[in-house]
Amino acid sequence: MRLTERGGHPPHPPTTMPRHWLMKSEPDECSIDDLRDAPAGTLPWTGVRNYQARNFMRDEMRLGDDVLFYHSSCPEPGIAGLARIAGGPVPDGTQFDPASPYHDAKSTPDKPRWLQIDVSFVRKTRLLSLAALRAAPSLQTLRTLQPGNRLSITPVTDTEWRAVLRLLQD
DNA sequence: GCCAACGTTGGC
DNA sequence: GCCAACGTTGGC
Repeated sequence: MRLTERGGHPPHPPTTMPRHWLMKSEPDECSIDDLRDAPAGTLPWTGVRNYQARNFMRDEMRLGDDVLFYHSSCPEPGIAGLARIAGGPVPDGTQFDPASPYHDAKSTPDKPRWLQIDVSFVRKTRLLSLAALRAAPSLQTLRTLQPGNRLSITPVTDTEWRAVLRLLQD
């Protein structure tokens, strides 16, 4: 699909620089290996049921944006790889599926409530653990490290992005 | 609009 | 499994 074909919202102005995001996934459900092994290394990011996270997809995420792929709710939480936004947003199909754990009876195809985007594998990294992230002076501002933060999608500043890449080189 | 009850997240 | 933090729901 082309971004200009999305219903309901005007197209975003083109941007020169990709933005950066951190996206959490439970490796039991979808790990960085699962993403790598998916057809064309691409999977739809479904099941987001938080309005703030949805609004990031709807209003701010762009094709080509960089993604820190974070493993959560697992023995070794942390950044496990890099990915990229590869499509969308489009209505999240799981909301209309009564058999899906993400089914939302209050959402209709006429007025879909939830969105999905496509995420493409870029590369695996060594695991940059949550403890290592917390220990890095350059990452104290990282949104996902702030107390009480539970968002599955959070913006990452250019400075934070570069700091993560640098840590991954060590 | 208030707010108590409930559900979810996610590290530990 | 525990529990703190936070979002959502729904009665009033």
